[in-house]
Amino acid sequence: METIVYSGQKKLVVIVIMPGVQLLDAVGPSDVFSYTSHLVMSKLAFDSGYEVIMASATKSRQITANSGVSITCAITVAEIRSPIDTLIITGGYALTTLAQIPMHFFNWLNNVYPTVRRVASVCTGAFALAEAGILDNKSATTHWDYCPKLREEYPAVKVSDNPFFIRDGKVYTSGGVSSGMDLALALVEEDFGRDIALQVARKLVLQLKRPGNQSQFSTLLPDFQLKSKLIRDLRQWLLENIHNKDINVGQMAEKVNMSPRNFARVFIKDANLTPAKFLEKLRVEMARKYLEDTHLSMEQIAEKCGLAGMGALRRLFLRHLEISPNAYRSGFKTTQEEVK
DNA sequence: AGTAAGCGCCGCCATG
DNA sequence: CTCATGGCGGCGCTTA
Repeated sequence: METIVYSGQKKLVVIVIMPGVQLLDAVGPSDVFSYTSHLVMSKLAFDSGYEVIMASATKSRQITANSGVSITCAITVAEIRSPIDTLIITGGYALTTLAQIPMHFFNWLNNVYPTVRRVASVCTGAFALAEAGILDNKSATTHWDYCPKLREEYPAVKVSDNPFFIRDGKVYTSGGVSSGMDLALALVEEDFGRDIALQVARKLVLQLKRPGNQSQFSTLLPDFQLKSKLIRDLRQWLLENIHNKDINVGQMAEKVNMSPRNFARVFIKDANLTPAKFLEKLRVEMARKYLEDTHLSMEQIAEKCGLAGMGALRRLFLRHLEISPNAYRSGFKTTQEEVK
């Protein structure tokens, strides 16, 4: 077995592929890191950026994906010799029972964990982290359907229903499939800053048209589009209180100790968007996540997103995405869900 | 369908 | 003089 050649300056990103992987979990983040690398190599230094490899969690490099496609990884995890910078654990709907994953993988994960700079899970990849004990006493999330299961089986994990992603120390966990890319973009932002992350998002967004063909990826409102820390904090606060339908611009202004008038001006300058419009977009994005990742009813989703009811949700969707919430959701059914 | 109420936004002007 | 801030009033959009 040969070991991989690793140039040294580049950060090694290892994407761990599980049996039954949802391919998008792996390919999405992979493309984000690869394209970032391509970008910074030409902009910054030839040897900057990432080295991205996919590694199988099993003894064999051959993995059968959830969709039945067979893929061959560059390496198995046990064969990795170079220090890992970023470790990404992918998921898949088949991963909810860990039966297909060999025990030696969890041992490996445990051993390597202290040496990596950061570790992230996509979707049900969180189960692998939990099994290895890495999530004990940490906040985490996973694909929405499996949050209750994670909560039940690993009581030491502080499970959240946040459909985006959560960071706790050097451990990141993300929700549904599309959140994996959001997470990857956030990691890129940590390393290379807002501008690079934004460029990568723009580039990849073009390739990811979504139903409604109006708006594309859910990257209209990540941190890296906001320049001032003040407004980034405000965004965080809004996300945490998105279920509250009584939030108004006055309260937002109060939150950052500004007069409403001045707040609006400052906000627009930063976000290129008025405060109320921004909040509205946040609500739409949140609703999209819930539609994509959960089976909650329209009423429940409206509730979680701080909307007056399913009528409001529907109007908002038609206005923003030119598609009804129901139609939007049916465009996201996976093969798994259709079987149910 | 038409109206009334509420809210957000912005231009304008004043202040520091 | 400018630049940042803030108050006021009217206009327009959304909702009930």
